[in-house]
Parts: sequence; structure tokens; C-alpha cells
Amino acid sequence: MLDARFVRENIALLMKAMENRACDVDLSAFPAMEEERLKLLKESEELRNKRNVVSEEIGRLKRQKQDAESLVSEMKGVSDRIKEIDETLKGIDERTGLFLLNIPNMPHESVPVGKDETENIEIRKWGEPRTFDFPALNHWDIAETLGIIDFERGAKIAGARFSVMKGPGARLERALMNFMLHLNTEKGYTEIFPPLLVNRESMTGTGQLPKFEAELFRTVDPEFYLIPTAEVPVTNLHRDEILREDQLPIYYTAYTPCFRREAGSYGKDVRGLIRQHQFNKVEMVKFVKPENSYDELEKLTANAEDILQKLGLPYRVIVLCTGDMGFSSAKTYDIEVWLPGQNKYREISSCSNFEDFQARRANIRFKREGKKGTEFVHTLNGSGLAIGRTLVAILENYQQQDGTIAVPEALRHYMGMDVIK
RNA sequence: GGAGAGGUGGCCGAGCCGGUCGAAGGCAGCCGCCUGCUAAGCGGUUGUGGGGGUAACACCUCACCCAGGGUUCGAAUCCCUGCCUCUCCGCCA
Repeated sequence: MLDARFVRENIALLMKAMENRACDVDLSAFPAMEEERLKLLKESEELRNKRNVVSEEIGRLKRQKQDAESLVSEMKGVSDRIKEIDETLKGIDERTGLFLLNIPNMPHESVPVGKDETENIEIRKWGEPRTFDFPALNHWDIAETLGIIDFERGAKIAGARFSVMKGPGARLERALMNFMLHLNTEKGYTEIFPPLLVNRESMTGTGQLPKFEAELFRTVDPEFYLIPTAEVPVTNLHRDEILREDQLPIYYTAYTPCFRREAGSYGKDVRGLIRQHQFNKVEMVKFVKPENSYDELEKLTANAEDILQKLGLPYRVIVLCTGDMGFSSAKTYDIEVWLPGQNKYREISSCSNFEDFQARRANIRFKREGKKGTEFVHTLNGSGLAIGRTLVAILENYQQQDGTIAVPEALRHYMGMDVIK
């Protein structure tokens, strides 16, 4: 969320930013709405002030057993008027609030302007895509042959976009989770295992709601939302808190299952493990001081890259252009891993700086030593990494002619085997 | 699931037969005094958000005693709803 004051004072700047984002929110009505809101607010407050003063006077008169009837009836009118104004004000507040909640974040100045994913820019590449002297298979073919992923039964017991991991497949999933958590915690991230169902406030805090309701799974009675990423519960850990300066930066890492409706993605990645309603992910989340957040973004991205390097998986890093960035982000790097089965790079991590966008929504502040007042922290997060897609990358990159999979060196300890066969 | 108790400032804890309560007292923190140093002691001070105001402070004002409604001239205090915590019983991994 952006600051109401900022919006009304920088309307032109903002309209340009929204255009770059290919976002169609119409900001033109906002200044007039704000003017009206502030006018009513002032009137309401003045009346309240009057009521406070006179009510005190009434109390004094009554204690002295004097007549206060005329004042009482006058204040009755004042209270009615306040109620009336507040009613109107409440309507405007709701509209303003909803309006602000639906405006995406402002892109950072370093973000390339572009309309969609075709205008993202490659920043760097690591590793050479391996060449095979046999036809490289898709991970679903590899996995089904090895009997380590069962898509059919996944569909039977749950539905499309669900799958069952089995034997070494299940073990590989677990190995990756442990490997990533170990690596991240060694780098100073504190491990968190949060609730997987959260309330509406948490979803609003990180920006999923109110705009993206259709992408979330929800329980009915009582109402909870299933997390689409650990970003939600972990960032909301400090919702409505004021942190001390010396607590920052805070680094968290969390393994969680993630649940996504994938509404509107019909026909996309229908086969295999790439796009599932339920998948596992290890996430990294940071709370930092504003002046450090872009350095922290670079470090965060490097941490995610390190995992791929240790696994020996070729990848590239791209910076998303203004038109392709997520709603809450000010700047995002995507890391794409090489998939021989598809002969292309596919997203495996997304690292973003949200600046104070989420912090303002979730009311996460900090207090500087010796300074008055509070400031919003900056929040960041990145996958480190999406486990399902990492597993896909391993199957496809480490496949061997005989259909077996060489286990990457770094995982052997966790797998207790060198080859999946 | 049944029966009770409760949610007050950074923490503990009064107030809760409505007005003098942004809220006693204690602790912690900060500033100063005292002191050879530390401790003790003394005095002062310390919340958040909005609006206005200032070059910046100061300052003025509104709101906030879990949340949302209601009663009232006036609510931390009374009423209703929700959420959360705790105790006992039952059930369960």
C-alpha cells in the first residue's frame, strides 16, 4: 500500500508509474476524494472538541447541582451531527482504503520499463547447459519410468495438478528441503515453521488480498486462507509491531507447502510437476532498514543462486521489467533454471524488494536509536528454492542414458544414495 | 464439545456503583543532582496514529484502555457481537 498523503501529493508521478506497470487503475478521482475526506475530518474533529469541552462543563454543573439542561440538549444536536458526518466519512474512508489497497507498488528507478515478460532483461548466466548424447527426456517421463512420481493417483485422490511422490522421489523432496534449510540457516537465516492457514489480515498485509482472492484456496467454516507462499505467514510474523533498530536486519527461512488455485492457467504446464496446486518451497524473508534494502536484495538473490550452484544446475538471472512485476514488488529478480527436457530456462526463484509497501499494509515499523517517531521497515523475500521445480531440474539435468538419475554431490549425504534407479 | 475466568501503556498492575483517566502505583528506560567508583538516594522525564502548525523544533487538536457496534450531553468504565488467552470436564493426534 502506498501512503495516502504520498498519493495525493504525487499524483502525476504515480500515474506515470501505473502506466509503466500496464496497470489500469484510474487515479484521477483520488485528489477530490481526499479533499472531501479531509474537510469532513476537520469538521468532525472540531465538533468533537466542542463536545469534549462542554461535556466537562456539564459534569461540573451537575456536581454543583446546577441546571445543565440547555447544554445537554445542545450537545445532543452536536452528537447527532457528528454521527452524521462520521457516517459519510466512514463511506469515504472505506472507498479510499480499498482504492489504496488496490494500487500496486511503485517500481524502483533501476527497473527497466517494459510491457510484458518479453522485455525482461537477462543480467547474468551461470553454468553451461549440458549436452546429451541421447535424447533428453521430460521429467514426467523420467519420473514415471522410475516410478518415483505418480501423477495418475494424485489426480485420483485429489484432482488435476496434484501428484504423489514415492520412494526415492519422496526422499529427494525431503533431501532438498533439508539441504536448503541447512544452507540458509548457515547463512544466518532463522528457521521458521509457520501456520499454513492464515487469516484475512495476513493475506492483506502481504498484498494477496483484496485483489487476488481468486488465486487462493480458502476454508469455509471457520474461514482461513491456505498460504500460497511462506512469505505470507513469515512476513506477518511482525505485523503490528515496532521493532528496535538493533533487531534489524532480521533474516528468516521457512519450509512450507504452498497452495495455489492457478486460476486462469488452464492449458499451461498441464503435464508434470511445474505447475501444481500444492508444492513445497523453502523461502527466505528479510526485514531491513530502508537504506540497506537494495544491498539486501542483491545478497538475497546471491543466496538463492548459491543453492543452484551447489547443486550444479545451470541458471540465469533476469530483472523483471515494470510490466511483468508482481503487485507488491518494487524490484524483482527471477532466477531461471535450465531444463533440458523443455530446452529452456524456467523460473525457480523470485527475489523481490517490496520496500515499505508490505510494511505499510502490515504496519511493521522500527524505531531508530535516539530518534523520535517510527519508520516502516523494508521487507524482502525470495524462494530458496521452489522444491518441486528443483526436483524437476535435477531429474532433467542429471538423467543418464540408462534412465537412472545421478544424485548431485551435495545431496548424496541427504539421500543416502548416489543414483536413483 | 460443555462449564467458568479474563483481555488496560515496554512489562507488572490499579481503576470497572459513567465525568476531575492517556489513565494511580511499581519495574524498566532516559536526563540531571548527589557520590572517590559502583550501588542506594533525590528531582524530572518517557506511547502510537491522524489533522493543523513550524525553516526545523515547539505547540494546538482528534482518536486509541483486544476488535466492531450500541446506550449516553459524556464510556477504559454500562449493553451486544466477534476474536484471543487461561482453568476445569469430555474427546482426540
